[in-house]
Amino acid sequence: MRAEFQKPRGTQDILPPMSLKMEQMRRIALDCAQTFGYLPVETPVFEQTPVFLRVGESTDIVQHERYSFTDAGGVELTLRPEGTAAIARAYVENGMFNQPQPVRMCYYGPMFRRERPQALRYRQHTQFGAELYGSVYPEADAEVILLACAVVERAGLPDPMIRLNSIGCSECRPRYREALIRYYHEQRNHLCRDCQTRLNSNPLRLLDCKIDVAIREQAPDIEEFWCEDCATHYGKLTDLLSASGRQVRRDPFLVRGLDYYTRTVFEIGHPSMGSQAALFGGGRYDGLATTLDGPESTPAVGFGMGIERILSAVEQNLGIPSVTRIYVAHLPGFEGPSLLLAEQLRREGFAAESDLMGRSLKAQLRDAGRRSQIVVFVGGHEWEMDEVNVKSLQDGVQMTVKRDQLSDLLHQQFKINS
RNA sequence: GUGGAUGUAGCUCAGUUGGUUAGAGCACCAGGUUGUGGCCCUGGGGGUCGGGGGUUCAAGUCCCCUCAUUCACCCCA
Repeated sequence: MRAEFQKPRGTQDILPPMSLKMEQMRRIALDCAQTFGYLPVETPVFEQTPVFLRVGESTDIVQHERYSFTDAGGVELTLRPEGTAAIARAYVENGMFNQPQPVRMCYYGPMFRRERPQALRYRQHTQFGAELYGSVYPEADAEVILLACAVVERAGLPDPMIRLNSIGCSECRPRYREALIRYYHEQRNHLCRDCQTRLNSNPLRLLDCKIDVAIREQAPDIEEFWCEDCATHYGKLTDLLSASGRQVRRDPFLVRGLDYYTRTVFEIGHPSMGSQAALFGGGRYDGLATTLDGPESTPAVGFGMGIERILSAVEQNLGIPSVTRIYVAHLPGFEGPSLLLAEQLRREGFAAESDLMGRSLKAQLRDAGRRSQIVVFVGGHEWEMDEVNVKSLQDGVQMTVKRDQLSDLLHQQFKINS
């Protein structure tokens, strides 16, 4: 293992069969989204840096974890750390607020954050997400969350668990924030070092701390501070989700790391992963598009889901579509005809390949055994009579057919769908 | 950014108190006679022991640095 060139830290080469599972996961997510009417949108993998700065000044992922560079023209650019800001920018820039609302979109692609790598935490990771623009109603939140659950289920994790909270709106959150600061201020001598700084920088995150759990138990609950609209919104949302048969639980300590959220925040987890483990999450961000010079009121809800993470939870039971592969083996001197027969089969829609390594027939069979299910033999006296032998590697059954009946035989005898 | 662990063939790992040409299993390749796999047998290729420096007559084995991986924080997907 003396690779002179190695991949950048925190990145990964995704090889088969993992690459196939990734591909399958992508299909599941995108298909599922489309059944909900969420159509794929692709944005650049990099944006002008201010797009991200504007959206999350106090979040770590834009503060310390940016992959930024200045291009030859002096423009400040940043590799996207998440999808929501870019979609918001695209929504505004393309005047999508003039389309019939709501606008349902989804995205899938690589995201970049310069953090310390760890299992299931990479500097480049893949994220799938959905965004719903234009609706302020709790039904919108519900739809997005149901989509999130549907994707998880379709991927093979039954009964996802929804953890839900509302962090209020511009009217009620400041009041809560004050109360929270007041409470924690009294306790400040008992707080861990991180929490002492959080007290000033991002008080809501105090609730997230895993050390000072005892202190937060006594902390004021935002529920008591919700304004009427927020309370109604949250109430309707929980009712809808419960009525849909989903497992929902309020988590008063759930606040999420990005600071553009308003009202609804949620995380999807799974009972099998322990109560803490969240697979991914999302929420509502009614002010986001406006921040990027969008119209005054542009409500939005969405979620982002890390593909590598969800895949690790689902990998074993994720089936990948199987194809019956045909191996065209050749007798000595028939390499050419063998390649051409494979090509003919492919044109007829089969998955076929031939030997490119100059192997002996015996070696070809061995090779076929690990990559194919069917072998077609090219050469010998059969070939002179326009015939080929076809052998199933599963049961060893072999038969001879006229070449022009090969594809019929493959279809009928061997039940291969091309 | 902080703290801990690890790094020997493609993979999983052995390598005694530092001592001659660094091993195994799996995988890969070729044979076991003349046109057919999966088992078995035989043989083969493949490692500057992550990289660099140091100690020593001598280092895969000790020390330092570095890179990478991994775990726990931070944060998050």
